[in-house]
Amino acid sequence: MSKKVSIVDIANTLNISKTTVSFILNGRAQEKRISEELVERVQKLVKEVGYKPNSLAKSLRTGKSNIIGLMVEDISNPFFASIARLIENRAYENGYRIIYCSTDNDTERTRELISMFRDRHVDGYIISPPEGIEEDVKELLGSGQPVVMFDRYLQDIDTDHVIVDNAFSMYNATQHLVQQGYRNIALITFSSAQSQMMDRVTGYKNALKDAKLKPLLKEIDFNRNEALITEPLMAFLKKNTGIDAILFGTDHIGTCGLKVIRQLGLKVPEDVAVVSFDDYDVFKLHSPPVSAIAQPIEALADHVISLMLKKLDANATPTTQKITLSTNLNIRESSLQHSKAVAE
Amino acid sequence: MSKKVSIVDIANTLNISKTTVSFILNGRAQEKRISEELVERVQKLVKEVGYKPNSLAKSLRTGKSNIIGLMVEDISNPFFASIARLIENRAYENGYRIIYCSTDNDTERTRELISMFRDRHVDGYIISPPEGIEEDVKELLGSGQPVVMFDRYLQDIDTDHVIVDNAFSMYNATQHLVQQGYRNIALITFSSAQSQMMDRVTGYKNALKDAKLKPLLKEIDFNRNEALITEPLMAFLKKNTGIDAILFGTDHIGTCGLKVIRQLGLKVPEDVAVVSFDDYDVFKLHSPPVSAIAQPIEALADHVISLMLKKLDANATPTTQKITLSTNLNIRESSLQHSKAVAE
DNA sequence: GTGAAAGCGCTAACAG
DNA sequence: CTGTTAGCGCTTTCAC
Repeated sequence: MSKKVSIVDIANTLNISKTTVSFILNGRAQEKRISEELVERVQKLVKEVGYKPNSLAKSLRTGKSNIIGLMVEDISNPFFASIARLIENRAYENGYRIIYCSTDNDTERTRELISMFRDRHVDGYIISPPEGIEEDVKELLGSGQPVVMFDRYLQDIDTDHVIVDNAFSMYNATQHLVQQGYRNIALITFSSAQSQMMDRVTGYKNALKDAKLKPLLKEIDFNRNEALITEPLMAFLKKNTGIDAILFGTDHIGTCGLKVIRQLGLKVPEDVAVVSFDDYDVFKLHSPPVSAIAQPIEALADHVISLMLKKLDANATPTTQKITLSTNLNIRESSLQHSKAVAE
Repeated sequence: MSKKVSIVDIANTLNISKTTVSFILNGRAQEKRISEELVERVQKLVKEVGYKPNSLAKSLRTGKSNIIGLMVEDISNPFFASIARLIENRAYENGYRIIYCSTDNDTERTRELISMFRDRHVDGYIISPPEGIEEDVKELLGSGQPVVMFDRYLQDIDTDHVIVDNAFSMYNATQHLVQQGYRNIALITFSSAQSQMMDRVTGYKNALKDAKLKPLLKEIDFNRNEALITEPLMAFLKKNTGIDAILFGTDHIGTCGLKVIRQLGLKVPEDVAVVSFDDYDVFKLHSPPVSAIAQPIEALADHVISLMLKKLDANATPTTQKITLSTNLNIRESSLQHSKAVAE
């Protein structure tokens, strides 16, 4: 109805060839030594009729789309939502658009999504990969597609990635609890073979080993249904009454944990101290405020998109970079030793 | 490298024409009376070489993409993130993919995004529209594009939309505060000419008028930078010390509000009662738990995607539906009158 | 029953 | 400096 103007139309109206128009529109007028005057006439008409090149046809021809596919684990998770947002903005500023999707940590679905992105000729893939997706990523890499992973990485694959120092972060947080005098420190997290989770568990175990304390690890299956998280959590806490401090492996499980703690009527930190991975409003606003390991969200997003833009830049020398950022342990009342507790 | 197989390749390998292959692949073999045997040979080969039609070329030809564009105000906002997630899943189940983007309530950006979606030949548009986008939406509608709005709608445009009963919800929440004995009830919200905001303000004002109380409205400019929200908020609360109850217009402003209240050392609900629009973990976990107007997120998402699918179905009779859902006022301690306060 | 050929809108050799 | 032409990979009319 309105979107009918094509490059041919404007060429015809001006009685020139569409090639010329194409050159002008793609800024190659100088190079092709097209007369200033013609250039202006074309640009004027383009404005007038509101001509917009059909990017689908363009992509079909060039193989480029200026679109980057972003696959997060779950867009409704604050950590991923914030990162996605920042990446989207940075990409936008650089002339790229972002398409996001949630993988749900589902390998099959991720596979389909990758295939959809591929069909759509996205120029690059930013992925927080689920387990079991190695082969597909290898194939992507094999056909020269730019791939950047974040939050976690795949062991056997040599790709760019940006992650945080999960092991050290968790070591540090655990040590903090030890220093505050806690002795029965549990780690509650999602059962997962993903690198970030494994590293967090490792950090926790090492810290306890160094302190000559016994680890108490509870792994819960990931599920979108909150009740299926809170129930086992509740059972665990009821059973292990000796626990005096809990580390939560992610923001989501931390949130669920706080709900359970509240239901059980436990006092924080008097009955049980709490530290969670990831930091967000829920923890800051909680009473008492909850100590949390804050990931550097802005820096993460920045590095991810910079890496991608670099890979997308044909002139840049192809290298693969692995970036590890450090986190920040925000200590709040929830993990202070009771006797030393102070108002924030 | 691996994605090189085209319909021509498979036609050549089998020494038949690409037309035939196309027919078979699109399930028109019967109709075209192509021999069973040929059909099978083609399908076998397709499997073997892992041929996947290039959907870009397909879209270019057919104008269909099986992709729905979803534009939310801000994906990092829990309300929009949850809805996006639900819509994505429902679409996925129905063979559609979702591309999301954040508009940031920026008209110019939204315009670009719409244009990108259009270029990409998305089949439908789901939009939480910013102000000033009327013309663009009209144009979309004019060229027969399916559009469904949610969360708010544009006054002068007749499109399908699904919203909640903002005016009544806010009326109801205000009335609740009145009944609890509060007399100086402020509404703090984003300054916006969007329908949902205007309706919320209307509901608030009407309730106070009915109760013969004076409204106290504070509108804050929307900004992604949190400090630019908390500062004016802080100033407002410091100045108007008579306030005994506050309604917050959205989850985001509610969260900021709680931070400010905490900074000021005000007790909830003793010093000031609180009710917020939107309900999520921050409010549930807050001490005391914060009363909130919960939007029916699942139902919203369901209706939005159903409406869209119906519009996408060529056989369905074109109608425009306006759906208004009701909210749920979850009363918690933050808005109980001090003297009556009870543990939840 | 099957194939040739014309495009969808665009880019880029290659000629002039 | 500008135009001709050949595709990108697919669908679809129209002939055979």
